[in-house]
Amino acid sequence: MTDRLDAVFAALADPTRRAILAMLLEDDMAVTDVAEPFAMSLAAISKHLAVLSEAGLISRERRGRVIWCKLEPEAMREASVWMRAFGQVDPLDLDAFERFLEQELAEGD
Amino acid sequence: MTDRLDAVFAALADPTRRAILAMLLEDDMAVTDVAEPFAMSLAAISKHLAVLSEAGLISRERRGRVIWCKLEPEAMREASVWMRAFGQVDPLDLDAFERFLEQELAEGD
DNA sequence: GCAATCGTCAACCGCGAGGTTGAATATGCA
DNA sequence: TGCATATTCAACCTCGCGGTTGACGATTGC
Repeated sequence: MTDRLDAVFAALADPTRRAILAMLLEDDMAVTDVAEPFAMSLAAISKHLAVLSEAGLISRERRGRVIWCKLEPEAMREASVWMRAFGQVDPLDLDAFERFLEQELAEGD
Repeated sequence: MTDRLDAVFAALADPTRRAILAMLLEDDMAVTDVAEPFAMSLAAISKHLAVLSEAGLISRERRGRVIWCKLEPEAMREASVWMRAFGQVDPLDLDAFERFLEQELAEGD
């Protein structure tokens, strides 16, 4: 259980990986398309996707030549519950959050 | 903003640091007392506390010879809000969470 | 003033994370 | 069959993390 929290928090600690998750929030994507906005090699993105996958945050499914990446938001639940024990989370402000996500995307490289 | 998320998630990725936070959830503690249950040097704990402090998750205040560590739960808010965008967080199950925390404490070394 | 206590600093070590490049693998298409 | 496309693998490099130990600085109490 501790291991799983380790993996999830460690995966979320990298801004590239958070940006990838935000992209996948909108739609499933092929690896090549995930990599496109980033200023790094495809192999590097492939490794990031492996980290996310091992943390359970995404799944990958091959369809023909293409591997489709899909968000698995359930994996965040345990970590989110853990954090909420600290109790001071204000009610969700959706507008603030959307600005947030956009900035994540913009800064994602 | 990205930097702050980096720092918070990275700080939370270490089980020793999560155990420290859980201890501080109950009460403020001196550095020496924080270190006591762990099988590592005081210097190592001191570094962990510095990481938590730089992430804003705790504050440290010197009173005499003793430095008191205090949880700053507000720092988790940004990260928690980020996670909640992924939407699948079930309603908080407090019993499950308490079992969770106890296990964190038990496994903390 | 001096010794003891509390905590950090500095130097070091080993290891894994995050990146690169180039070759290998899997699949689709002509 | 053979070439192009999609993705991973393998080897390598660098850097920072998490730990150690020993010296140092701050504070208290005798």
